[in-house]
Amino acid sequence: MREYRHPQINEVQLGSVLYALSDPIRLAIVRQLAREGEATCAALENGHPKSSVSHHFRVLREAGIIKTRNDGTSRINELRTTELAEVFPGLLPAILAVPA
Amino acid sequence: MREYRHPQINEVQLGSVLYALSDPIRLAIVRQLAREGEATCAALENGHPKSSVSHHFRVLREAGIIKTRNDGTSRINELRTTELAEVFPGLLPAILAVPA
DNA sequence: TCCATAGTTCGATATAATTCGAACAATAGC
DNA sequence: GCTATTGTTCGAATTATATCGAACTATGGA
Repeated sequence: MREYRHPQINEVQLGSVLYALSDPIRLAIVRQLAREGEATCAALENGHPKSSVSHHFRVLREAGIIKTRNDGTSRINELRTTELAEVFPGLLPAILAVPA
Repeated sequence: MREYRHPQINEVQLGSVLYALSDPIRLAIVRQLAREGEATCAALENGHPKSSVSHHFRVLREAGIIKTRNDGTSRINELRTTELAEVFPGLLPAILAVPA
C-alpha cells in the first residue's frame, strides 16, 4: 500500500490542529496514542466502522498530529509529539492534561 | 439589550474551545483581545460584516472563551483568561504563543 | 493460488457551520 | 420624539463535515 503524505512540521497550521482535536473521536484516538505510544488503526476503532475511523486518521495525519507507517497489512500510528512541541510548545501537553 | 448567557467555567468543554479557536477569524479576535485586554465588537470587525462578526462572538461566548458585558450601545469583550487557566491550564498561553 | 486480515476509497446521505443582507432592538444625545 | 450608533436575530444560500456500507487494494500465510 502506498505511503502517506505527512506535512512538514513547519507547514502545520495551528487552526488545523485545533480543528482536528475538537472532535471527540479524534481526541480519544490521540489520548490513547499518548498513553500507549503507538497503535494500529484497528486497536483504535472502539466499535466505530472502519471507514469512519479511517477518515478520522486521515484528518489527524493531514493536520500533522500523527505519523503513520506501514507494517505488513497494518498501519502503525504514533503522535508527532516532539515535532509538535517545536512549533506549538506546550499545546499538546495542555490538551492531554485535561481529564477525559 | 438583554444579558448574555455565559457557561459556568466547569461546564466548558475542551472540544468546544478547540473548535471555536480553530477558525481564523475567531482566533484573530482572541489574539487581539489578548493584546488589548478588552474591546468592543466594532473594534474587532476588521472589515467583516457585522452579522458575521456577531456570529463569531457568539461562538466564542458559548464556548466559554470570552465574557461580554453591556456598556451603553456597545458590548465590551474580554477573555476569560483566569478561569480558563483553572480548567485548561496552559492551553490558552500555548495557543497565544504561536506567532500569527 | 486461495483466503483472511487491515485499511483505504468511493459514493450517497444527513447534519452542521459560514456568510451576509435585511430587519429589528436598545441605548445615547439632541 | 427623532436620529445615529451598536450590535443581534432572521432567513436563505453555500459550503464543509461526519457517517457508513460496499467495493477495492495490499500483504501474509496455508
